[in-house]
Amino acid sequence: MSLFLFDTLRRAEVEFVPAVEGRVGMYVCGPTVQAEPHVGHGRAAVVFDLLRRHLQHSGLSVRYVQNVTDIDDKIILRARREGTDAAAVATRYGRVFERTMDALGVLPPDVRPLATGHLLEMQELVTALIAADRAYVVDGDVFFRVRSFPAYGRLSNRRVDELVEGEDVVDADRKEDPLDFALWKAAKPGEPSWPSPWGRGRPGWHLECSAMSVAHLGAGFDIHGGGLDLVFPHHENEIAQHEAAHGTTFARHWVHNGMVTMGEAKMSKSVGNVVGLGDAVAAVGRGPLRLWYLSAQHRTPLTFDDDRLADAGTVFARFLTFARAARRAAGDAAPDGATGRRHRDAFVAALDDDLNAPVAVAALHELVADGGERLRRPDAEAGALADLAATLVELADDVLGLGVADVLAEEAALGARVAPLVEDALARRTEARAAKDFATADAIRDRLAAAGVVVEDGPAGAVWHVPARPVAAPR
RNA sequence: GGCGGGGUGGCCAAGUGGUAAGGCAGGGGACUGCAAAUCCCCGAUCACGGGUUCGAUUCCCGUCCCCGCCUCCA
Repeated sequence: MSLFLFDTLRRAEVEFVPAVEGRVGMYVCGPTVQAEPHVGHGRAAVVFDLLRRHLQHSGLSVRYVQNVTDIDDKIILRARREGTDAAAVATRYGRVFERTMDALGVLPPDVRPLATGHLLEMQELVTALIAADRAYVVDGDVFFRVRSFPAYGRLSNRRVDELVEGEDVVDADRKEDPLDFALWKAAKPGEPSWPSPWGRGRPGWHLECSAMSVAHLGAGFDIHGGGLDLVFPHHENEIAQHEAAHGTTFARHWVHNGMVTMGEAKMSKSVGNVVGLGDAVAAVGRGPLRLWYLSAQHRTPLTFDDDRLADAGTVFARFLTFARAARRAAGDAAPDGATGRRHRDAFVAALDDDLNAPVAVAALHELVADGGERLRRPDAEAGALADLAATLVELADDVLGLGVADVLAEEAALGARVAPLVEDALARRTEARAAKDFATADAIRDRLAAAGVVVEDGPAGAVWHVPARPVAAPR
């Protein structure tokens, strides 16, 4: 394969070559488990799931690490409000996150490290930074000395001297410089804390990712991913923490996804315009929701609205309809192994070009159009149709994660349960049609429709299926 | 103010120095008893103004507008 990916650090599309041939280590910033995930979180999940699936589909072995921030200010705050403790809050929302990711069809990470499970690694990193004079201790707090690290600002293209210092700098009185950030926070009364060389306390947020990514992937791992809003200061700080301590490259390739907007503004909890990810999956389904996520290139903003979701639902229905029809027409013929090839090539080429999902989806549309044209020909070759159906399902499911095969299987199961009744009704309808008694024929079809059975007449007689769910969101 | 992204047919969205993929919606037609599915046909000169060029939507300059980051955030 020759995948070209935009690298935030180099600000250019560059060929992705793993450090170790055939193996890829990727780390993606995960959730702070303090509330239910929203649609914005789903985008990052789907973008990096797509990258992972594409790499795997290309024959690479991927080790995917996604952390869970299970201790931080917001978690503590929430626990306090609910009269429980931080660990309980983190556990609860951690499970919600996992369940929601499953529903979205996101492959689980190989390792899901917890911040609270890596305090020693984090403390080692802080110790190294203090030893290198890149960090200093103030009454149990430890701060990173930003101006001591010349490369600071390289990722986000910012010059340290031009960083605007906000009005309300946290701990301004204790820092040497307002730009410095906390590596370790001294315990405050009533807060969870852990012992450390600097007294009881807890880790600063940026610290965990530097420590856990390297702990599980090794320094200089291949791909570091996250939302564009994490570039500064989070990822900038991650780099500073690792490179100032060790002098070695932290991550080789930085990939960032664009934000989800509600039209007027970014979807974000602090703005208060969030839609729950679990609700969205339940409302439109995994396939349509993922197609919506994939309807724009991964770095551009994406608008969440009903019309676009409905469009995505229509696209998903089109893929389903073709796969269903092509499988039926192909019978048990074996795929010819050739007909789908040019569509697969176009699809793969699109993803190799900086994960161009809209073009990859367009390749699937070309495949369906090709198949639709064959389908209406009486002499269509079964092997060709079988190949197109198999190719579509493979690409849509293995790479895009849409779940076409699952939906078709669900339909088949539903259909099997009512098959005797439906076949019986259709036999009567066929008789009625033969007798030109269309009133009766239509009444039978209407009754089946009311029961959720879709009947379609064709040259070879009627075919039917039971849709697993409404095929498109209402407009 | 600094940094970054963007303005392409009714809507969404790719893309390229040589006159613009794909989808949705819409219109017309084929097929059908009707419907569904499918197929065929129909629409943009690419925010605006300059410049470079044989030629620019694609390169450069300027203008307008939108969005993100600069504090927690996928």
